[in-house]
Amino acid sequence: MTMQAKGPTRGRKSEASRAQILDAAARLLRDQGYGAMTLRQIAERADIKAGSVYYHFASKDEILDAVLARGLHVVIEAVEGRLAALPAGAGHLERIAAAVAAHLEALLAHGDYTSAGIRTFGQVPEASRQKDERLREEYIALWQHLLQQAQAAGEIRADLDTSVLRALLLGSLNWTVEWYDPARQPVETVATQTVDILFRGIAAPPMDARAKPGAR
Amino acid sequence: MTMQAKGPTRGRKSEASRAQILDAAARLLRDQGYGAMTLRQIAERADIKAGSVYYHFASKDEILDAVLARGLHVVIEAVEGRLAALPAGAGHLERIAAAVAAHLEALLAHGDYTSAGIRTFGQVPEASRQKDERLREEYIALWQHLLQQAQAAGEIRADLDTSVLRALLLGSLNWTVEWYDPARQPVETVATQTVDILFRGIAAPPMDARAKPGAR
DNA sequence: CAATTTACCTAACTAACGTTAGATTGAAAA
DNA sequence: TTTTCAATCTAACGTTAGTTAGGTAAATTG
Repeated sequence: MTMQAKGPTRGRKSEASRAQILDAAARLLRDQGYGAMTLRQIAERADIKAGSVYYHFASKDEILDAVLARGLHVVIEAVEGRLAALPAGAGHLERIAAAVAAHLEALLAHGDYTSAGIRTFGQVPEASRQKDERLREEYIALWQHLLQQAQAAGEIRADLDTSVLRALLLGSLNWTVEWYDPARQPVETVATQTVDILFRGIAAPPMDARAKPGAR
Repeated sequence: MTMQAKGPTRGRKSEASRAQILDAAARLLRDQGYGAMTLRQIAERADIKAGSVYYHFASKDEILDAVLARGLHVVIEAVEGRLAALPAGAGHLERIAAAVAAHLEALLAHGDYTSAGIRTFGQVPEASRQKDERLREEYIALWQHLLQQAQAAGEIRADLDTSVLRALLLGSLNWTVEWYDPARQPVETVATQTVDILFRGIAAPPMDARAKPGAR
């Protein structure tokens, strides 16, 4: 009577299997897409038989939903956490730089889940897509505010359309899952260069501005 | 005897059906991914029966290859054509701007084919992926040269890693297929803004630089 | 120890897949 | 008119998909 009624008692073994199933599904989803990912493949990688998957999940779609939700959550929490940890007096550009770094780091650290979501969003059944649409919209709104406030404060140029800017920026960030190779450079380097290009642009400064060094 | 031996005579009807099959396949590939795209769906949209598809293509993979190749070709040819049409004395930044615009315009004008390739590259069978890998590599090399020469000429900053820059740039361009809405703004506007942000960055110029107007 | 429950397996079902062989149609060629 | 052939259909083949029902070993509970 000490234990409350909260459904079947799931032990540590179950959690481990569940994790293995999700890991396998995330990888397969990333590499093959939703339609080509089979429960038998998932089961094989999780070291169980296909039928046993249904002890942990009610359907293939439920596995999909879990993978997508985790890929989204991990990035959102990283960015929100990083922003919250910033000193109160942080400038707007500083906040944007922190958000870029956090987004990139979370994205590439949990590559299978995040890139599964990025690649297959748009190819997934309507029902699954709508499930975390609100979360996704909130995340987009977060970036939108970040940019708008920076613009209102005069820290980014007034002539930019922040909607287009946000889309371009998030695009270049999300696309890193397609080319980033941890053996070539640490994530931090990519983040630093991205912010640098984003803030200052790629064009070399004109001659007369180049003479005075160390403006920073 | 007036006709040479060159296999079965394919008429206009056949070409029309072939085009319908490819259009349907491109859209389905984009929306569902390779594994979920079925020949019966393709056939239905092309207004024929599933078995008849095999009169035009030997296999599902062959359809896939045709869609992917077309998506790639259309972009490459647009960019190379635009660059070739540039006056001989065009500056490096001017060349980059032209390439960005051409890439974006081709990408978004042939949305189904290009975004099918972008979304499903990496989820497609090895054999199909390798088929136009050389073309893809050549296209990447084109951009790499474009950026490197601009850097060598001193038109883009010397402290940038052109490999990372190229990846980030192509990422933000390719991602436009996920968010671009022709009802909101013309492609040219997006291209212009992308180039503007790319060259000058988003940060507002410092106060002392803002006084002198019309530096261009 | 007996009873229960967890976590899995086995074996099967139906549905749908890519693919194929053999008719069938309609228009052009002879 | 007869022949021919491009273009399609019909009907099926073997395979594999997601899913389910019923069984089982091991651990937990009483």
